[in-house]
Amino acid sequence: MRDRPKIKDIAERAGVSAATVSRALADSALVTAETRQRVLDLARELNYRPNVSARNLRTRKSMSVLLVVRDVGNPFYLDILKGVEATAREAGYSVLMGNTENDPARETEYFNMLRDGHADGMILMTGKLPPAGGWSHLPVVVALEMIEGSGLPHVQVDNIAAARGAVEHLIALGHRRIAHISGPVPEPMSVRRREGYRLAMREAGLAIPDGYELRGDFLLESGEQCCRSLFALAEPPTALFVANDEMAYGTVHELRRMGRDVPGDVSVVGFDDLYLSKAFYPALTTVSQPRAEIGRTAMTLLLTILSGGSVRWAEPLVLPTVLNIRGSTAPPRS
Amino acid sequence: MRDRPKIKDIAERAGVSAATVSRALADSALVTAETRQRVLDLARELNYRPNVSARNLRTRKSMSVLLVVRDVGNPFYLDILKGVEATAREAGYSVLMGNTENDPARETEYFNMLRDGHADGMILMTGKLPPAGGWSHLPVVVALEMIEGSGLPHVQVDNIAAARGAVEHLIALGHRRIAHISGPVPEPMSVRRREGYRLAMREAGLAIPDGYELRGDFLLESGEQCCRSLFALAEPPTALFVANDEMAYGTVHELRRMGRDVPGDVSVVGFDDLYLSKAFYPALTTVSQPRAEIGRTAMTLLLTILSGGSVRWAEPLVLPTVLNIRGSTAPPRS
DNA sequence: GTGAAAGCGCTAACAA
DNA sequence: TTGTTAGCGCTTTCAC
Repeated sequence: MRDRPKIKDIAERAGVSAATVSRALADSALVTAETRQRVLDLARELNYRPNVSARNLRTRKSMSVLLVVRDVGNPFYLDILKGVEATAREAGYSVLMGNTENDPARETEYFNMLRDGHADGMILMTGKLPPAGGWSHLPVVVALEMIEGSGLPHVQVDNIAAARGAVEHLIALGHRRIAHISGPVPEPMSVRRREGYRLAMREAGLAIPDGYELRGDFLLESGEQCCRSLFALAEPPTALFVANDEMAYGTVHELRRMGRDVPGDVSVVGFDDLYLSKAFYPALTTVSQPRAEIGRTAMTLLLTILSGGSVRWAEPLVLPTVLNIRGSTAPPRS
Repeated sequence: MRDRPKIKDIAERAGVSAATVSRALADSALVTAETRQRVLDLARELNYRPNVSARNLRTRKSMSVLLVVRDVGNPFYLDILKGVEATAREAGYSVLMGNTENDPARETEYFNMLRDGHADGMILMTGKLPPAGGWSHLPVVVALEMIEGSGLPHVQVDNIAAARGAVEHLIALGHRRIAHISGPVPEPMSVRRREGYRLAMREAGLAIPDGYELRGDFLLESGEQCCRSLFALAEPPTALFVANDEMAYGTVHELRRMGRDVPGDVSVVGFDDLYLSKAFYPALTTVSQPRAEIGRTAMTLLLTILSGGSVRWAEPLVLPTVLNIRGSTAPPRS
C-alpha cells in the first residue's frame, strides 16, 4: 500500500491529465487509440492498480457481495459458496462471508453492512429478516430458504415435492411403517419436507403412528437420538425418511450400533446428497439439490438486480432435485 | 445507501463541527462527556452509520482480510474458515474468500488485491507464492502449508511427526506390509507426510517394497485408483497409511468393492479427521489437526502483524496433532 | 478528445 | 476541548 503509483503519476509521465488517464483505463470511447495505448503501457510499466477505496467512495459501490449463512462450518454450503464465488468473480465481484449462528444481532449487522457500503448486495441463506423492517427494497436474494411475505426474490427447490418423491420411493419398495426425522420445525424448509412426507403417506393410505414424526436439528447427534427413540417403540419403522444427510449418517451409525442392518433391517433416505454420501457405507439414497447451480443462479439474479435497478419477483425461482437411489434402501424383510 | 445521514448532518444538529462528531464517535478522550453523549444520541436517532469507503480511503485500511484456499469446495477448510471468521469478527474485520484452484493468475490476483487496498492482510493456504517476488514483506500469514524460504510467518502442524505416529500405530498392531498413498508430491505437505511414513518404516526395520508408495491427489477417486494398484500387486499390503481422509474413504470404498474387510483384511489410517470420519463405517482411524485453532492462531498472528507493524518469525508456529484410533485399524489376520 | 475543477465522506494535523 | 482546513485517489461533470 505504500508508494503505489496513482493516476496522477501516470498522467504526468504520459503528458495528459488525470481525467484522461481515468478514461483510458475505463476503456472510454472519448480517448484516441494512441493516447489510450500510451496510458495502458505506462500503467503496466508502473504496475499501476487503482485504489479500490477511492474508487468505491467515488462510485458508491464496493464491488463485493455478502454471502450470509447460519453456520460457515456446515459442509452443505460449500458447493453453493463455490457457485456464488465463481459467478461473482467472473463479474468482478468479491465475496464476503457472513456467519450468523442464528444470532439476531449478527443477522441485523449484516444488513447494516449493506447500508454501510461494505457490500453492494447480499445472498441470504438464513431464512430470517431482521425485526426492524424496511429491508425489502435492498438488493437481497434469498437462497435455499423461504422468507414468506418478504417480497424478496427467492432461489430454491421444491422441498415438498422432493420429500414426497423420497417417501414414495420407500413406499414403492414395499415399506409401510415409515418414520420421519424432521429438521427444526417450524422453520419453513423443515415444515415443507415434513409436508412432503405426510402427503406421500396419505396418498398411499398409510397411517403415521404416534412417535413416528420426530424433530431433529439437522446435526449428526440428533439423528442418533431420534433413531434411539424410534427403535424404542413397540412397533418400530422399517424405513426412515431423514430431513438431511447429516442426521441420516447419525441414524445409520446408531442402527449399526444397535445391531440392525441397513438396508437389510431398515432403509434410510436422506436429503442433500453431501459430497461424501456416495462414499458412505452403505452409500446413501438421498435427494440431491443442485447446490452449485443454486449459488450461480442466486448470484446471477443479484447481478441483475445490481445492474438493472430493483426487480420484483412474484414467483420464487425453483430448481430441480433428483432422488439418488443408492445402497441404503431396499425392500423390507418379508 | 441513498439519503444516508453523514457526519455533517449530525454536526449541524448537534451544533458542533464534523471533526468533533468524528472524535465523539471514535471515543476520543478529546471530547467532553456531554458533547459525546449528544452526538451519540443523535447518531442513534438518525440511524447513522459511517460510510466505510470514505473511512477506508482516509485511513488507508479496509478492515478486511483475505482467506485464500486452493478450493473453496473442500470441506477440510471449513473449520479453519470458522476459526478465522470468529477471530476476525471479534477484531472488527471481515473475511473475503479467495479461491485459486491452483491457477497462478488467480494466485497473483489475490496478492494484487492486497496492494489495491481490497484487504489489509491475507491468510494463505495454497502453499504457493506468485512468481514475481517481493511479496515477503506483505502482511501475509501462511497456514497449513509450508512455503520454504519465504520468510513469512507460518502456522502449521508437524506433518512428519504426525505421519510417523500414524504408521507407528500400524506397526504396533503387528503390521509389516504397510503401503502409503501420498498427496501430490513434491508439494511440501505431501513430501512431509511421506517422510514420516518412511521414517517409521525404517526405524522398525521394515522394507518398502516396489509399488508400495503411490501418489494421489487428495481426492476420493485417486484413493480408489491407488487402492486398485496396490491390490493388484503379488504381495499386497495388510495396512494403508493414506495422506488424507478423503482418499482414505476412497480406499475403504474400493476395498469393500473388492470384497476385503476393513479392518479384518486391511487396516486403513487417514489424515485430517474430517467431521464425518467418526460416522464413517468403519469409523476411521486418523490424524486430527486442530483446524479451528489453526484458523484462530493464523488470524491472531495476522492481527498482530497488522497492528504492530512487520514481524519476522524464524520458526513456524507448530500446533499439536492427535491420532484418533477408531475402527478402521486392527491387528493383521494372523 | 482533452483538461480543469469539484467532490464522494471521512479523519487528522494544526490552530485556537 | 473544539473548529478549520486539507486531502486520501478516484470519477465525472462542464467547459473548451
